Amino acid sequence: MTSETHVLSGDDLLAQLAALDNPHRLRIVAALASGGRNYVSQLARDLGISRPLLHLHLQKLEAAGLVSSQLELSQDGKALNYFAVTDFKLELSPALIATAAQTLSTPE
Amino acid sequence: MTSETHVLSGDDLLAQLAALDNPHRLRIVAALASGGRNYVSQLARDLGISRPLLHLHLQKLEAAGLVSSQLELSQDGKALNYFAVTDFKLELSPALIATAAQTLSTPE
DNA sequence: GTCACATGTCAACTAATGTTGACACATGAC
DNA sequence: GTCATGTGTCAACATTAGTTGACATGTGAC
Repeated sequence: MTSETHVLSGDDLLAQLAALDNPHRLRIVAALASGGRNYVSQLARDLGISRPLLHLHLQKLEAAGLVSSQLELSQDGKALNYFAVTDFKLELSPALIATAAQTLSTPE
Repeated sequence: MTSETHVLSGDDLLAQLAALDNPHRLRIVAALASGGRNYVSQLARDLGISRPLLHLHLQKLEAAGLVSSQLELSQDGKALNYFAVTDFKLELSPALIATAAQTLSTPE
């Protein structure tokens, strides 16, 4: 195995920040962290938001690697898409940002 | 002295995330972290963005407590507004978010 | 006075994001 | 078959954020 620490690119950092910069998405992460894994419709009911909206937010969180999904079949045959939070750990400091900003791909 | 650690509110966390969720603002923090304090017009030239735009971004960063400003007079009498980065340190994890999300003030 | 530099602010436009409601599809229970 | 549950997607609208250019202010040097 490699002992190499994954170096966060500026774009990845930005994607993670963008994913967390939203009260709904903070609550989604919080709900999954506290209550454990859950499937979309149930989570929408728990949080009191519409399913399409939750779906889009989960999509953004998953694209940033902060949550993961797994499609399963319930005993009565329904397809349930379970989401769980990744145990990410992001150390945000001026030094880290200075490093990550060097690999930002924003032309102008 | 108190050994109390400052507890981050959900709204403060969200403000800091919102402040960093932008390529320009990441570059601003990076420039101040690497090159030290700087005043608005010079920083705008260094980064290649317009001064009004930089002003708005600095405003948002300062509101989140990530940078601080200090108005000074140059030797030839010009008023220079110097900005410096705060040495913030934000440990972003599911557990922290679960805690902070409890104090989010977003009604609906 | 004019010029060059610094500061900030404002309205107006563009671009990105969030949100909703309706749609289509599949399954088991009745 | 119908109903209730689950899945996803899409166009359309509402809201927010980003960006620009012009404006007003101040100073010292010439």
